[in-house]
Amino acid sequence: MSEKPTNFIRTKISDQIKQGQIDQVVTRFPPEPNGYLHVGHAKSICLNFGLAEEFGGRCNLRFDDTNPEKESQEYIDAIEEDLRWLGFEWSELCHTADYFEKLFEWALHLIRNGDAYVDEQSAEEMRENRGTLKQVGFDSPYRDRSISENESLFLKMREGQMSEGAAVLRAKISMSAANMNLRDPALYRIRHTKHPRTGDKWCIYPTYDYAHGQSDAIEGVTHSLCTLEFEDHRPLYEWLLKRLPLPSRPKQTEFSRLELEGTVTSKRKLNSLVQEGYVSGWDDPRMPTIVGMRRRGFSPEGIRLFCERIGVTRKPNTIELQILEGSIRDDLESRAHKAMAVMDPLKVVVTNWDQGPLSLRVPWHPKRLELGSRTMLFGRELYIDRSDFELDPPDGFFRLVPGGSVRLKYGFIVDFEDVILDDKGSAKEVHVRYDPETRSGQDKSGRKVKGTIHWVHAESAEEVDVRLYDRMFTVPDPGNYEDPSSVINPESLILGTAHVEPALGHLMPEAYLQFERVGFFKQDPASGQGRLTYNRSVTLKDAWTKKS
RNA sequence: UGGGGUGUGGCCAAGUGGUUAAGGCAGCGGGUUUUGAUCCCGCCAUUCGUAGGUUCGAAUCCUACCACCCCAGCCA
Repeated sequence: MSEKPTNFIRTKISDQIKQGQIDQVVTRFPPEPNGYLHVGHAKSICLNFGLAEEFGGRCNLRFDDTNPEKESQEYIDAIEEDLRWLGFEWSELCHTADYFEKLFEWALHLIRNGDAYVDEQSAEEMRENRGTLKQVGFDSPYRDRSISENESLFLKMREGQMSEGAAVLRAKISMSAANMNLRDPALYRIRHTKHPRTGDKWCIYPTYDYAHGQSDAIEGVTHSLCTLEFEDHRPLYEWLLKRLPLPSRPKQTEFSRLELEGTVTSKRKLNSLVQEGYVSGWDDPRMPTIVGMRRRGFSPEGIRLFCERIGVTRKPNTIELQILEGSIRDDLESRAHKAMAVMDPLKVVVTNWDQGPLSLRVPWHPKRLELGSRTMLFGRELYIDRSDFELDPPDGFFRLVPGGSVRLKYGFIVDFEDVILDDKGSAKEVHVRYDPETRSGQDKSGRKVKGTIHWVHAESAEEVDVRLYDRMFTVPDPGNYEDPSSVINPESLILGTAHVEPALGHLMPEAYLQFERVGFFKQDPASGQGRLTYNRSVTLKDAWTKKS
């Protein structure tokens, strides 16, 4: 419908193209494979891939695998899977590790030009000598070693002749720079650790700061997009680019990261929720991970719509959860098959129904007939939702009430006849009479009723498990809590059952569903062969309960 | 006077000197509706962090101030 919202990066690129400054756009999505992708990554993914696509360029997937201690193949596989599921295809699949040889040569280049040195201070000494935000640091005693000494020491580092922590290669910039990143940042550290991709080949690994810009240059990245916390690293990024014989000159541009109300996106905190068993795993439907949202029943298109709606700026922002939920609803509204499910059954006996069950042909989506149709049975005993009957209705309630009538959607109008109460005085069974003139699609009665409710045929309905998900935390800013598990919403998952129409079994297990008047649902992929489980993705908007 | 950023309605966000400050989400009012959903229509910032200044004219330029965010890993 509406055209895509613009943002400062898009505007800048189209200006650059107009002025002939660039002829191709190359971006990259550079996750570190040390955790699962989450909604914050989705923003970056949509930006990077979206820009490349819009301007006819390329976007690589690059695993920023410079730290073997935290990375693993499990995450690499999961990230690729998530990206494909979101609907993106990378131009090239890259690994920073594939550039290790080149990066090493360039480190030698820096050394030979007097731009880097091997420091043998301990980590603690380095920290002490770095100074503070307001005080300059002190030069390392090793700072002025000769080039040849640096070179042979660095070679020793690579050859495994030095132990972890014994030395580090540092850029020789300035220990009195106001920007802390310029106080002789570490370029290489020693790690006698096996790397998921290069195995035992290396025992020195480049830092992010050293590897990133050079990797961008190797890939011909034109626009290196990252979040605002890297802004202070840009001078270092450029310092390196300027001193090395690189094939291209990428430009870093920062944007603000996604802050989502009621959501934690710190990998560390998400990991601890998983490790401590507060959720069932990275794919728990309450998790803001891609796998979690996927299992919850969010669609890739819905997530992308969300990313489009939130925009891209450099401002601090906190996105309301409704924007995510609204995006998911808006996408699912037309995508989902619509079916009947009764969450809390109340038996209804149609006392004047003397025949066997009647088959009704019902479309899966009233506005999208191409989705086909299914059969629903109407008969003497039905279930409706308990919340759709009130003995003592509040004003404005227009479902079933004593003395009243409602339409059973796609079936008939029924008129209240009697109610049987249990010993606590609540309804146990409602008796109604159906009006044969009011069959859906061939109603000649001219009758109008205020309410239409959903229902299922009691005998043929299938009982399934449902998981009703709600926001995971009780506070809007769980990320500000050191231990977010202390503010988990005890009602973030409510287990229940439902009676669903048997035709659901004819749909693909991965079909998006709407249980009419209840919410959007999706079959849980771990549903057993016995009872099926449906996860509630998101509720429907509900003007009625909001009012009352 | 460490350095770097950011401030436009409840939440996002266009706008970069020239009529009444786009749009989305939320909200409110109304219409349609066999989902109290969807859909449709309407309303919703005399004002752009604050205070001054420049100008015929400022959210856009200048000055000062205020608030908030990021930075002291051999993490990314």
